[in-house]
Amino acid sequence: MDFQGFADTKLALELRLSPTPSINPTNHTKKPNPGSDRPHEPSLTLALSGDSCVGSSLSSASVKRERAVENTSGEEEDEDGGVNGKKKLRLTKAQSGLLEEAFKHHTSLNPQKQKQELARDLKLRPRQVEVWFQNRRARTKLKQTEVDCEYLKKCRKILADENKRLRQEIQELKVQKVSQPKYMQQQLPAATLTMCPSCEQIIGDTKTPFTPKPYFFNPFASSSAAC
DNA sequence: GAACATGGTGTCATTACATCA
DNA sequence: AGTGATGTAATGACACCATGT
Repeated sequence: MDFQGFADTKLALELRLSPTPSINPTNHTKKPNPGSDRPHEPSLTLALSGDSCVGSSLSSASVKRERAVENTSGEEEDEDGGVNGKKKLRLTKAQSGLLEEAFKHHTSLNPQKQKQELARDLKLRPRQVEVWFQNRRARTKLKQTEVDCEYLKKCRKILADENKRLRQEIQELKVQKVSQPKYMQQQLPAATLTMCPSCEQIIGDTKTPFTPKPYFFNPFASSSAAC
């Protein structure tokens, strides 16, 4: 697995996981989530009418209007069910394929024109195309979240292993130190030797003791370049 | 230029239906 | 045939932005 591409991803995920109050399942009111509405999420990350549809949108008022119009004039949509029933049409393979293709090129239908054209080509209502894109974006995001989750799990494991290894190393060094002859211990006071954690060089100057820089272990860095 | 209304588009949570094991 | 799980189309609420008045 290539972890290189996760740099942005990880950051974004961390931001998401930050303790912002996210979901209130009981309260349907929207939480203040500034910026979440805009497409700022890194692709890491891992949103969807005829004459009546011209100018359609998800704005409550306009959507209601749109639906009202559809209900009064949209009988032709019900090739498989009741007029106002919740009959859900299943998109054909061809329709889905075409939508997928469009989605590859742009995940949003920026101008109305695109939506209208797609709807015409697919013999769907623009609203349906719009909804499809919304759901598709949601699916993409969900998938990406799963990927991020896996990545973080791997990170966690690697860090745990590294932590274990370092603890072991410390233990060994302690044992070594105890087993050293007394005269050697006196000759080389431990305080005078410091190892740079980045370059692993011994610094033996007692007057200017090595002050370690904050050191963060990067499990995926090929080599540490801190020094 | 500020305030407001309106329209368009997005996300999010949820519902409801279709399909499959 | 009945059923639970899963996938997904559709809905509703709300936020933000652009534009017109």
